[in-house]
Amino acid sequence: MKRDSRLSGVLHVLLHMAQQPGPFTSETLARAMATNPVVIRRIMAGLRDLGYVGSEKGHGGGWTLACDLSKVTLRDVYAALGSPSLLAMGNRTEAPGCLVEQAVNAALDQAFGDAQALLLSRFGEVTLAMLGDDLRKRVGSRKLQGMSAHGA
Amino acid sequence: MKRDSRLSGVLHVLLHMAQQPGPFTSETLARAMATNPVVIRRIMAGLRDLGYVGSEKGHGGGWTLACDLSKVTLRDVYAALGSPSLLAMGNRTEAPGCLVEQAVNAALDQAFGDAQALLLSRFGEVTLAMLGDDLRKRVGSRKLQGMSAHGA
DNA sequence: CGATCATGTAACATATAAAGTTACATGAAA
DNA sequence: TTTCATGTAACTTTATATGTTACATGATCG
Repeated sequence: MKRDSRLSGVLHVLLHMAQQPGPFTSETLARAMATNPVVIRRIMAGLRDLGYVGSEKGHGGGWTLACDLSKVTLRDVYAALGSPSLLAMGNRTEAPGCLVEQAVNAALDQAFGDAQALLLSRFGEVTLAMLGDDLRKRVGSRKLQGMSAHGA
Repeated sequence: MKRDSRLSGVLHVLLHMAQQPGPFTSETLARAMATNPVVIRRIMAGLRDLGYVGSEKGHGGGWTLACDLSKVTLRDVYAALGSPSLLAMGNRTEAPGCLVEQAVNAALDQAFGDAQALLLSRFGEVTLAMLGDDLRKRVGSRKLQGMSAHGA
């Protein structure tokens, strides 16, 4: 399978939105991410359903942030995407009759479970506000070099 | 992307081989795993190159174990497969000019890196011999119920 | 030596899932 | 009522694992 970059993408969108007042059209956000407006709507749908963002149709419509950035973690955003698979590997057969495969599965599941739990835990420790703070630092140090946030 | 089950598959093969003296043809191993002989050869190629198994052509040929099972870990086997991606998720762009994406990548890379490191560490703690021991326990308890290792 | 067996490998086919695209319906504002 | 923007279905493209066919290579058996 292709590598899933939806979390990366939706975080990019949210952080862009946090930099200035909205609303933002899917068209605008898509241009900023070099992708298609429909892709934006797709990855934002879950966040809208959970109330993290709002969307309005028609003139002056678009997407707006609708949550406290210091309260929403990467784990919340991940869940809003539908909690897609975290690991690229898995067992050949989930409930095998073969004891050999059961032994292999048991060992792998232990390791897989630990890694998934750690990843989710790390996601839970990072809020969108923290990402924003980090971004501000990066902008600050780049300004010292006379470059803009999107500068080459 | 489809879930990668090569590690699961190759461990299954190795553990089957450890249960009785070889050699085993790709044909035989493929039947035990409900797959194709070429798939067996493919996932075993890396292990052969590293000397964990041997292969012989012609009459009486096939695959044989060629390592100390108590010395080879799941991590070694994983490496022999070519160290395929562990995580199903990744960043949209690896080296972005956009500072927003850099901030997102930094946060995600931290979490991804931790999870990968933990997974590799867990793999490194489990030897093939340990899998064999676990299998023997499973066979033992199933025998108490009057069933065979491949029983329904 | 020649037939058979088994691996080695390239080439092609299939399956799955993300990402991108097109088309059109829905609804809000000018 | 025209225009704008989202909502969504359907289709295409791309990437990757898996499965399959075909054939070359080399070893053993007769």
